Amino acid sequence: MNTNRIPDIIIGRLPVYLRALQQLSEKGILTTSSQELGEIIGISAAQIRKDISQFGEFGKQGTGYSVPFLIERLRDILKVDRVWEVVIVGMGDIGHALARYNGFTNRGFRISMVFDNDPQKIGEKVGEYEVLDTAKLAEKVKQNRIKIAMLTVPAASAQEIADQLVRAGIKAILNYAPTSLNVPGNVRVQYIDPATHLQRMTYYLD
Amino acid sequence: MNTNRIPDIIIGRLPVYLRALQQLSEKGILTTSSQELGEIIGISAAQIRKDISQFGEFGKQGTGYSVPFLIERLRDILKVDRVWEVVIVGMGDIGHALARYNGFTNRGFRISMVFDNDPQKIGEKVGEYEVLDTAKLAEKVKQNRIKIAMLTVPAASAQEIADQLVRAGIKAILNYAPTSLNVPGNVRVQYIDPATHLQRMTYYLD
DNA sequence: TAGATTGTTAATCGATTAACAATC
DNA sequence: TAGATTGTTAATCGATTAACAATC
Repeated sequence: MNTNRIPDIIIGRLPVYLRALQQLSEKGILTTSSQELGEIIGISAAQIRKDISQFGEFGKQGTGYSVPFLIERLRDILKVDRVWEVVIVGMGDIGHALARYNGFTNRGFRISMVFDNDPQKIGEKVGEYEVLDTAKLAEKVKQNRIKIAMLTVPAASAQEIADQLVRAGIKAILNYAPTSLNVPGNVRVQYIDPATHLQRMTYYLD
Repeated sequence: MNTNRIPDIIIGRLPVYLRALQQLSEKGILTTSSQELGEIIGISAAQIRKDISQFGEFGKQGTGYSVPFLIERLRDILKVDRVWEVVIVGMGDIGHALARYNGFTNRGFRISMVFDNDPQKIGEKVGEYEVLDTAKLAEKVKQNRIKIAMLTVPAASAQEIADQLVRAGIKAILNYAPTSLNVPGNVRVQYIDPATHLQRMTYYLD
């Protein structure tokens, strides 16, 4: 086992491994191998073994990995063996879709509160949530010690809201606004921008 | 200028450069430098210069890059100097949000058709689109020579629909279903799964 | 001109792959 | 046991950074 600092690129693959393992588990499969996992995910078996071995010896020669055990280990490593409260800021179509999305269950997250600054929307119900005023964002985030936010506001206000979130103690932002955010080094950001993702593929088309 | 095969990791950064440049352009800024761009995006100036120089000498010593010119070059390189027709398969909340999203305009994409297999939804209007029957998916995609699809169906049916799309000639899939897809080597896939993106950040939280 | 910034080289750093002994 | 598959090493491959001559 290697106990050094783990490269972020490896951390980035672990959730994909976990997702594949949970799908195997749902099918009742109890054992898998780096080769099988690699075929499902589309990466090499050697890489999977190398990645996993950064954290311990979780497999058995000859038989491979126990699916439930490896799930347990990955959930622990990724700290999703608990439930993180998440806020959504921006109740447009995307925020709306996220608030009603049931894909967070069993993956370590729960939507805690949702915000918008549109007086028309404040007080309305979206899924099981009442839309709160963005003016109360910082207060509520601090009060509830929330660490994770999904940002679904227009690009023009994304940085300003991000600043507020950071000041309120948020440490991880999933940014759906099509703009880069400037945050301190101890805050993580992940970007989801469909147009950017699509533009990454058109290069390869004729 | 280097005319060798360009690494995918560089291609992946170009849309981010393009987005930042377009934001500068909207502010009326006509010139920028690798340093300024790097500060906006959060990567090193050296990397930006190196990436851009793969495609030609687009800057000027002493003054930097012309914003409109670099935008033009990147749009050309990424093949988003045209408009790609895109289909959406799956008219749940996410498909719905994408169908009404106006962020594709000026970025090289236009939603062409939207599909669902739910008889309740077929024929309904979502934004400006009438929901078509997924049974007609292959036919319509072939007929219109569409190359790009956004997949917003449940994980359980994603692979099956992806197979249909590939057989119908789709070459790029933006997959919102929380599952890995198996596609031939000449088909590109990008993954958007909020839970996976969030799990990539929790590792770093306390 | 003087200052600024590119494009590029070489050095460094990091990631992936292939191979195989260990062992279940 | 024989077959399968891990964990790990060493080699290869690729990406990033630092530095600077060229030049606008």
